[in-house]
Amino acid sequence: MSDYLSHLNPSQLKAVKQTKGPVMVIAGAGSGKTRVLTYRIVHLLKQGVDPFNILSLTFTNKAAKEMKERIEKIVGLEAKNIWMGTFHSVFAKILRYEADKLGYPSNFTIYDSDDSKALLRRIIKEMNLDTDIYKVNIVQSRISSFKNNLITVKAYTNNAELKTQDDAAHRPQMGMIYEKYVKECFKSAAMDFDDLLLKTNELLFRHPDVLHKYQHRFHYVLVDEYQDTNHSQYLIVKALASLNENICVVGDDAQSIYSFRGANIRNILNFKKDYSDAKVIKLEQNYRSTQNIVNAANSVISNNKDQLDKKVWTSNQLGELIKVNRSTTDSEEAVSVASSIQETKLREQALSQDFAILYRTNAQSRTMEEALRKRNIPYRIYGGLSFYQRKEIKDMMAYFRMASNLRDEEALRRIINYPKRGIGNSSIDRMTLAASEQQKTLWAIVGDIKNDSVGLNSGSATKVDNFATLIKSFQMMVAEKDAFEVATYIAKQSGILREMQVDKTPEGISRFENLQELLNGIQDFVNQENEKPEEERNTSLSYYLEDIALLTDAEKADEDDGDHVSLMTIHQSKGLEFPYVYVVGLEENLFPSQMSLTARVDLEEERRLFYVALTRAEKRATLSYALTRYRWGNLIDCEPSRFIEEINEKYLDINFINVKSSPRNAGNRNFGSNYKTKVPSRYNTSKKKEAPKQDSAPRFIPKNLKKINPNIQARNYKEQTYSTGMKVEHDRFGVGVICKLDGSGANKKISVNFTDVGEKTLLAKFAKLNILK
DNA sequence: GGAGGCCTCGGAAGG
DNA sequence: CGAGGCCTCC
Repeated sequence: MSDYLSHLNPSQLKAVKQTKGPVMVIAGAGSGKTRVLTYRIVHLLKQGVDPFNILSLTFTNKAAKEMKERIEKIVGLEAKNIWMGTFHSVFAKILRYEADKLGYPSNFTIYDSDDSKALLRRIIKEMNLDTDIYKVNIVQSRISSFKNNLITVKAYTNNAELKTQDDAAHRPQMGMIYEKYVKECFKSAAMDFDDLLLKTNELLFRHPDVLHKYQHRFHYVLVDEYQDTNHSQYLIVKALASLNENICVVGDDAQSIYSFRGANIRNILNFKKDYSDAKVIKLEQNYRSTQNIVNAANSVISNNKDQLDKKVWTSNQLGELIKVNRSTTDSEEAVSVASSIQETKLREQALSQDFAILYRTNAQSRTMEEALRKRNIPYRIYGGLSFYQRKEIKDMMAYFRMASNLRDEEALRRIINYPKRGIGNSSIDRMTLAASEQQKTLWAIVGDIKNDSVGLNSGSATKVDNFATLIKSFQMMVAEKDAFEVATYIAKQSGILREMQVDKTPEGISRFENLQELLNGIQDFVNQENEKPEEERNTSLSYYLEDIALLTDAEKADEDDGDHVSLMTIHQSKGLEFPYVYVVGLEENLFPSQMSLTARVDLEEERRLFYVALTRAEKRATLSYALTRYRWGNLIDCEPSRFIEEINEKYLDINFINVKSSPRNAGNRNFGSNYKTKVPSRYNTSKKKEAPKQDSAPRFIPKNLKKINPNIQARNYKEQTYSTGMKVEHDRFGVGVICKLDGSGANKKISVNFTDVGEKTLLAKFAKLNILK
C-alpha cells in the first residue's frame, strides 16, 4: 500500500509530509483527523524512521487502539513497536521502569478515583473535620488540580494565594489534607492518576540523565486531542520534544470540552508562542455533515471569543434544515423523538444504529428510554458503571492487588472483612492506631498480629491472623504460578466465589457472571502472553494488573450487540458520527448548564459542547426543548436555550410553531410566548455577539458553494410566495411545476405536477418546496 | 457485626 | 426522585 498519500486532500497531505519541526494541526470536526495522524506515522515509517523512536499520545485507550490497528493494517507488525498509548499508560510504563529514582517499587499500585476518594474520606474523618465543608468530591478535585498544575505539598505551603483561596472557602485544612493524602499514597506504594503525570514531571526535571535518555529515544512526538491536555501533560510533552522539536499536535480548540477535569485550552491557543517556528496546518474541509449542519455549527461557535481562526466548510450537499421541536413536557419531548425515529426509519429505510440521542446530563436518559421501549425501538444507553467499577470486580481486584503489593492499604481495607470473617471496625480501628503509633503500614500490623502489639482479644487476633495467612499464601503463589491459576485460587479460597454462588437473585447471578468474565479475561491474558517469545513473556498476576490498571472500560465495544439507537451524553459522543442526531433538553439552566452561567469561559465551553453535539450529525440534526421538566422530583418551567437563538435562523426549520401573523423583524425572532428573545445582559459577555447575524454563515463558506443554486440556500421556514408555472423541488417527490393554487393562509394548497410521480396537492405550510426558477 | 431507616445532595468523565 | 453514605438499633 504505497499510494496511501493519494487518499489525502492538500491540507491533509501537508500535515502528513511536514514531519520535521513543530507542527500544529487544527482539525475541524469531521475533517479526517485520525486519517492524518495515522498516515503521518505511516509516512514516518516509510521514510525509515524506527518505530521505537516514535511517541504517539492519546487520551483514551480506544483512540490508541484504533490508531494502532489502522497503522498495522498498512505497515504490518512493525507498528507494534511504536510507543503508542494514553498519556497515563505510556508514562506508567516509564515510571515503573524508573521507579527506584522516585523511591517507589516498580510494582506500585495505581489508585483509581474511588480509591483516592476512600482514602480522603478516611483522612477527613481522622482529622475530625466538618464533612459538610470538607466534601470529598471538592477536596479530591482541588488536590487533583494542584497536581495537574505541578503544585506539590511544598509548593502549596509556599503559595499564599492558594492558601488564601482555601481559607476564604472555609477550608483552612486543605494543605494538611493534601499532605496526609500524599504521604498515605506513598506509604501504600500507590500513585493516583494525576501522580502518573506529576511524578513523570518530577522524574524528568530532577533527573537530567533520564530526561536526556527519553529525549533521545523519542525523535518524533505526536499528541492527539491537544486541546484536552492539562498543564502537567503540556510540560511533559514540551520537555520530551525540546531536543528534536519534531512535535506534532493535533486538535480542535472548538471541541475543547474538558476544562472541568483540568484541560487547558491555552495549550493549543498558545502553541505558536511556544514554538515560534511552528507550522500551523488547518484541516477545514468537513467530510461528515451537510452544508446546513456545518454552517449552523459555524454560526453558533462564532459567538465565542477564545478561538483560533478557521473556516470549516463542506462540499457535501446542502441537506435539510436543522429541525427545532418544542414540547410541553420532558416526556412529550421523548415521545416526539421516538416517533420521529420510527417515522424516519420507515420513510428513509434507516437502521436504528443510524440514530443518536444526545443529552447534557445522564438523568435525561430515562424518559428517552421509556419512550423508545414503548415503541419497541432497540436502544443502548452508553455510560454508567463500567465493568471495572462494579463492586464484585473491584473486590476481586483488591485481592489481586494485595497479592501483588502488600502495602496497598485501600485494597487491604476493602477486603479485610469481605467476605465477612468477623473482623469489625473496632479491630480495624485499633490496628490503624497501632500502625500510626508504631509508624508502620497497616499490613505490617495485620501480618504480624500474633506479636500482639495491638491488644486485640485472642478471638479477633486469630481471625486477623487467619486473614494474614490467607493473603500470604496468595502472595507466595504469585511468584510461582500464572495469573489465571492464582486468580481462580484466590476466587475460591477468599470465599468470594462461594458468596456469589449462594446468591440466586438476578443481581447475584449477574455478579457471578461478571466474575466469570473477569476470570475469562485473565485466561485470555495468559494465553496471549504464552504466544509471545519466551524472553518477552510474562504471565504473572502482577503483570496482568499493570496491564489492566489503566483500562477503565471493558472492551465491550466489539461485543456487537446489534442494531440500536445510541443514547449518550454529548461528552461521550465526541469523535462519533451518526446520520440522524437528536439533541434534547435545549433549555436554559440545563444546556447551557446553570453552573456555566457566571463566567464567560464556562459559557464558552458549553457552547463548544453544543458545537460538538451539532457536528455529530451527518444528514439531519434535530434540536428539542420542553416547556416543563421534572428535575429531582419537581416539575419546573423551562425556557429554550440561548444556543437555539444563536444559530443563524436561515438554517433552522421551526415550522411547528404557531407563527403569528405579525412580520418578524430580523434578529428578533419569536419562538412563541415562552421564548425569551433577550438574554440577560450579564450573560451576554461575548463581544462578537453584537455582529450582524446574517454575516456569520456566508463568511465561512468557500468558493465551492457557488455551485449551489442560491435559491436553495435561501430556503427557510418563512412563508414563500408561490405562483403557477414555478419550477419547484420537493424532498421526496423531486422536481415539478406548480399547476394550481388553492385557498389561503393556513389552508393554502399547492398542486404540483412532478416529473417522476405526477400531480400532487400539498399544504403550503408543510410543503417546504424549493423554488428553482 | 449487620440490617434497615434517615438524610443529603445532585455536572460532564478520560486514565 | 433515587443513590449512596451514615447512623442507630438490635
